[in-house]
Amino acid sequence: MKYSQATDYALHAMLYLVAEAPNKPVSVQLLAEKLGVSQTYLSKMLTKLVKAGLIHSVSGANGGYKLKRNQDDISFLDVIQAIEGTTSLFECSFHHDSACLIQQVVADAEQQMMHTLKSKKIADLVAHIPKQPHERLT
Amino acid sequence: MKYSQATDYALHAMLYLVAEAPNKPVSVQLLAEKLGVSQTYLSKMLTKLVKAGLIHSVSGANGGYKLKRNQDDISFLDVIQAIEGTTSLFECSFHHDSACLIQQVVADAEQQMMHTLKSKKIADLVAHIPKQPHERLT
DNA sequence: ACCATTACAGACCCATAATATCTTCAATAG
DNA sequence: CTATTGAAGATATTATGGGTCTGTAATGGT
Repeated sequence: MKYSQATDYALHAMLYLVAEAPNKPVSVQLLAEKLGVSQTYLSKMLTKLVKAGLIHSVSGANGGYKLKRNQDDISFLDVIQAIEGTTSLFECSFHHDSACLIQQVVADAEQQMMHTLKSKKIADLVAHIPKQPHERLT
Repeated sequence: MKYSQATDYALHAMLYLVAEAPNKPVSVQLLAEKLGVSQTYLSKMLTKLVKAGLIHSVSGANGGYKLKRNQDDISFLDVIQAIEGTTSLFECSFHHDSACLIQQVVADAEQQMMHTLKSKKIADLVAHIPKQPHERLT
């Protein structure tokens, strides 16, 4: 049970966008190059981030991806849920007459993790990064 | 990203063992019947629980599975890790020169969930269950 | 008006893991 | 000795993840 690698890509791509925060959009090609992954696959993740409303896409020449205005409010949870979905970690498959106690316990624990991931913003990491070489961001 | 159904089976099986806590071992057949799942598949989960040291098996006629002496100290985390393994939820696949900041954040959040799951014992649920019909335990 | 660039959508492929069954073997109570 | 029961391994089936390829639509530059 692990988060998919796609989430890894998405988080790092978002960190790049937040850290570099250029006005002009960043193309998939450039992002894929910086991260060292394939363009086509990364583009799927970015499309998911667009649909989740975290970033904004510009088609056509000189197009690419930009952050939305909420900039500093994008949390880890936002990105993770955009890729992994929002279904809960554990779902009881048995037929109970009342709610499953086991599920309640696990769901409660998951809630705590989600709370942490929600309070932690991508932008929080930027401060810790020396503003020079791009390689450190990948 | 979800816990496997196998974890669901294992947790419910453990709850049954803890709640009914009989001195004589419980056979896979009975457990599978109570849970409404196949014997053969459930038996694999039970074997994992044995290897994790949570329960004890008795071969031969009138055999089955018993709890180990630690009875009340079996946590949700114990069971989940016995089935899912102990690899961490998130592992950065990129090449950083120093530790990945993203990974640190997610790992920290995961730790909080694990802490909750570790403090919560299977036996904690038993008190809430009326001591009569077995069906409520499934 | 045309063309190069770019995001987007869908079909498709492959490897791995999850779910589940069957068969065989080993242990053991009676 | 025999019926019962857990352990282990082989196999089959499906789902999911990871990834490519192709075509389409949008758009800026010339």
